[in-house]
Amino acid sequence: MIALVDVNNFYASAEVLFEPSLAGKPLVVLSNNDGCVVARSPEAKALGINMGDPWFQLRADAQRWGLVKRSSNYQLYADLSERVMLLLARHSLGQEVYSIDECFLLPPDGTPAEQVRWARRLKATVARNVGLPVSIGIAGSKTRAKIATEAAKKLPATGGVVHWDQTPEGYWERLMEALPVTEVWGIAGRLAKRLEAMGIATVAQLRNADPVAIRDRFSVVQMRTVLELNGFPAIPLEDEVATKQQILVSRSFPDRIYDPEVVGAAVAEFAQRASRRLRKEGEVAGRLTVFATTSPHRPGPTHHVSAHVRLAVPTHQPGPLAAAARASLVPKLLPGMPYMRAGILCLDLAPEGAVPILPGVIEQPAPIGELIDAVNARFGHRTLALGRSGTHSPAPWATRQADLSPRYTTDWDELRTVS
DNA sequence: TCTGGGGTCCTAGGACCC
DNA sequence: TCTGGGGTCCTAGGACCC
Repeated sequence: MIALVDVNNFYASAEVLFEPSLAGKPLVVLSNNDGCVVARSPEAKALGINMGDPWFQLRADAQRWGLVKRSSNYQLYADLSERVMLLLARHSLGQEVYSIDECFLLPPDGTPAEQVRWARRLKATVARNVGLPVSIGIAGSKTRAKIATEAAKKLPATGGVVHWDQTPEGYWERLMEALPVTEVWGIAGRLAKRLEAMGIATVAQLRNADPVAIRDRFSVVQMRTVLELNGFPAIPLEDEVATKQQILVSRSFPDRIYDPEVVGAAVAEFAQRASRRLRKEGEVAGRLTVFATTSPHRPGPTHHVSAHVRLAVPTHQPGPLAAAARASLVPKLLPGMPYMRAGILCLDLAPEGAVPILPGVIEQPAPIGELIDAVNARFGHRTLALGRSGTHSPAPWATRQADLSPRYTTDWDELRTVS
């Protein structure tokens, strides 16, 4: 059996945890630049607010609704996530952390009733030790566990825990006949459209489909989904933490940037962030893709530029990464175009030291990444940065976060105080 | 005026090999 | 009219996830 644990409305719950007066109010957490909704409290969901709704469309009604917004506070969420995940790992036989707010667990062997008791204890422990509400679904496959967790979330009578093998006779049959196929993990709009053309519109119809026919028409991924819906585990628990295959740092700008040199400075800074993440993973990048793009939402000419660079020496040092990113992108940009987003993608990652370098052929970059990090850790973020990326203050690409909550758990200066 | 960021996996097709 | 068979590696693009 596999259990799925999911934090309810994670970002919204995290905000409420340190600001209890928000409890019971409609609350949304917004994406970078306060652009659109990425998390909603139950009260906000009840107002009909959807994931991805742009804030500027909600603003007019916000006051009338008493709707509260918060900018996303990833430092806080990442720290709380780590606490939840560590706690869950300690109380299970295996764990796969699937996202910031979800993980699959291997429950202890036992009857369904025993596993339900285990799950209820787990839920209570997270509530007591971290303070966040979770829902838990247990089933014979990951895809079924996903469905069970949704049921646990939507039906208060379950107390937030649902076991596939401990429900009334015919329960899943009725549910799967009622649910549209897009409720299945791994089936979204495009696939749903093609499935519908084959007469498959509900979860039950997909479950009844011939797995091989599905593989031939789609791919093995969708075949696995069919098997999983039938209770055969086809997607194993990934117990080991996989090393990353790519590292992406990209941002939308709060206002359009028309000057190629400024876009270049932005990607140089993104390269420094990428350098930090690479070093944290103990990896070097052998290839970069650097890109910038205009807004897809507004009419007028658009420009999507990308440059691909193969590095002579795979590295994780900020200097060569930033230099390569800037040099490859800036000449391709058109002065006067309204660029709204840029980024750097690091590819061909390999463990540091795994790629032999011919001695004397190319000089190794100075290991200044660690030095920059140490200075910034001691004297504050962006005290020290490379070249041009450091000369804009505040940087024109810095994200807008009008309603950012304090970093309650990761900064000594922002601890919650009690009077 | 205003619309996120960071990932994964799979397949098709081209280039190349013997 | 007719034009081998089998394989690898790489990249681009499509689909999905939260």
